[in-house]
Amino acid sequence: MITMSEIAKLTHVSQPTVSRVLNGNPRVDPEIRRRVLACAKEHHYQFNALAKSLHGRGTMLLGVLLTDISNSFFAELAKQIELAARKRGYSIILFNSGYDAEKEQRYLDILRQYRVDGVLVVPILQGSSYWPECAGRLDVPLVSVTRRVEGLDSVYLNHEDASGQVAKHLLERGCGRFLFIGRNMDMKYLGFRQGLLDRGANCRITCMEEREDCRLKRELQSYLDIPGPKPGIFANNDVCALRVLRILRELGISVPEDAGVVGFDNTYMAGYLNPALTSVSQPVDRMAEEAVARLVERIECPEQAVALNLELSASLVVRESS
Amino acid sequence: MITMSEIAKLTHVSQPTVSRVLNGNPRVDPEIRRRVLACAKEHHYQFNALAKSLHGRGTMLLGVLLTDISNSFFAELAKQIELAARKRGYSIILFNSGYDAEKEQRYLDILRQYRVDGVLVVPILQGSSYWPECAGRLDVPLVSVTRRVEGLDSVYLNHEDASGQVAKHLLERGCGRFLFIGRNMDMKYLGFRQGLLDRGANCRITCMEEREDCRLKRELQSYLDIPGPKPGIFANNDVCALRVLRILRELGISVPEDAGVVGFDNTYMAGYLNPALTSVSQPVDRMAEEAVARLVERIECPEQAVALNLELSASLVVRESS
DNA sequence: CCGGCTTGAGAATACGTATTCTTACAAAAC
DNA sequence: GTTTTGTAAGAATACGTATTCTCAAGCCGG
Repeated sequence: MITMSEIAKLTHVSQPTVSRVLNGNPRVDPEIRRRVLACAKEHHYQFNALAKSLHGRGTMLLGVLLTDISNSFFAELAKQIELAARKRGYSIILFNSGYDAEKEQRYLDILRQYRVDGVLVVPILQGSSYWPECAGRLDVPLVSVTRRVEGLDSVYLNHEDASGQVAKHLLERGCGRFLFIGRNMDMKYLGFRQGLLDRGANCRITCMEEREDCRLKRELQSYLDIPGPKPGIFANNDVCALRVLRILRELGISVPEDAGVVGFDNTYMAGYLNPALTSVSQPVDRMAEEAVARLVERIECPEQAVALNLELSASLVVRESS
Repeated sequence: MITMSEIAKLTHVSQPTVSRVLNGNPRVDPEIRRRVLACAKEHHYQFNALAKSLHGRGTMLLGVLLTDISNSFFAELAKQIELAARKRGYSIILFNSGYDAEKEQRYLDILRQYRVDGVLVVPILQGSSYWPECAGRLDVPLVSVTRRVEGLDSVYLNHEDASGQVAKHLLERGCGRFLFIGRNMDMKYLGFRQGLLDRGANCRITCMEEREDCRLKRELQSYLDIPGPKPGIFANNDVCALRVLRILRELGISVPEDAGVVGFDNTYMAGYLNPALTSVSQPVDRMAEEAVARLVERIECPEQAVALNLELSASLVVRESS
């Protein structure tokens, strides 16, 4: 690949002059400019971003550290982040932690090695001092997206509020006992629970971990075998809800007559399912846009000290499953 | 961020000595090694990958240029590519062309600017000389994944064969007229068509472009309004099939009784849909692995000249929709 | 006791670019 | 006609690292 020095030799000028031409510096002889540009074009010159950034102007690279891109929600998030970054001239280096804390660490180190100008992360570890420490070591701005992290810029959804809406909705649809599928320390669970209690619902609230299909089916079956009012099932994401719908069908439970089901993320498939899935819609494009905007702002004006939180609100998209 | 020279100053040695210590060169005094390592650790030293690669050893970056990561199939592909690359010590820079040829061009230029060691692409443009030219300009190995490109290393699926299997299957299930949804120049369509003709099926074969929902619905309706034998519908990907299933349901057509539906890619949701979707399964992990393996091989031994094609075969996963 | 070999470590250099410094020359001002 | 100002473009340097070259000291065999 041709370099400035080589162009300089070919056109009988000095390398700095070539640099000036290619960077649009006006103080250069038109004839020389013409020669240099022609030569550069002929040899398909592309500036070396590495050498450029070595000089100190930044790499125009953003690190993006996701948990699992094969989840449609994160895939969409990645896509929107890439768009938002590109709009501002940044490219992204992408990693999947796969919910593995050790990988997350390693990948952060790699991002540091490539001197990315900033990092967007969907964090997994929760120890309160962990992330601020990471940010300190990183030496570049770090923004958390999707989750709120104390001491870090964060762009996230108000999960409690969203889950409260789900609670309200399922109560209105006549459900009398409630099942959350996901982690019991998840904000979605806490919000759901609180939403039910706030409305004085005198009801049973259960939390069930997301398992592989057959085990989930067994557990769901024993839950439903116990006689009781109509259950309202809240799955912590659409993929989980999809599986639940399938299992309920195999168990002969009709939705929404015998049970209400609500998902989370409102991925594109939700509206096409049978029955179409009621789901909490996250403003994923806005989230990506705001997170990138915040990150780039930090990169370009590093002085402001205080961490900012941007809490977005979700809307429940009601469909056939509830 | 601390540099080798700074460590050198702090430990009263020269910068090359620090370089030797950090690169594990054995010919260095144990006491100095100890001091240097301690200092590096204390200041969280991370080598500057940019400076390193400027010296000529390559960036250990692979460019990945996809069409649309929000499609589950490509998301999974991206994930597997990332895994395979990481296994070999490479990181990836990711771009979405969004099926836009101009963007594809621009992104290839950016990858060149970052001096990636190689590029994996899901190509969109088809002009026969286009890609070989690109590869020439790129100056680094270029491997096409998912599609076969003349004159380029390619890892792809035998679409004709896969689509032939679909044809056979739908014929066996009693379908008497056939509808392909996608581009009529797509290998899937050609293979489907050929598969039907090969079996002497004396039948109507239609091709319909993938449109937005309401338009697709109108076109499907007028297709189905014409009396005839049971239709076999082959959608060019699972997302499309998902939409078709929904539309058929709205039109009151039951699947698989009144129509057979087959998708492509066998994304994770296929098995959970109602009815569960029959789909062509691509060996996506193998495809990613082989493509990365081929690319890395090219990077590390650039001498071999001839382009290699690896054709993988698909398997039809039969479920409820056909 | 001297010449050759080994070894540890600093000096010099290269990678590709951008910037600052410097020089040479021309045009303008006196 | 001399000084000043302005300008075009080359020289030098810096960024962080790896490598090659160089040098000094220590060791061995003779």
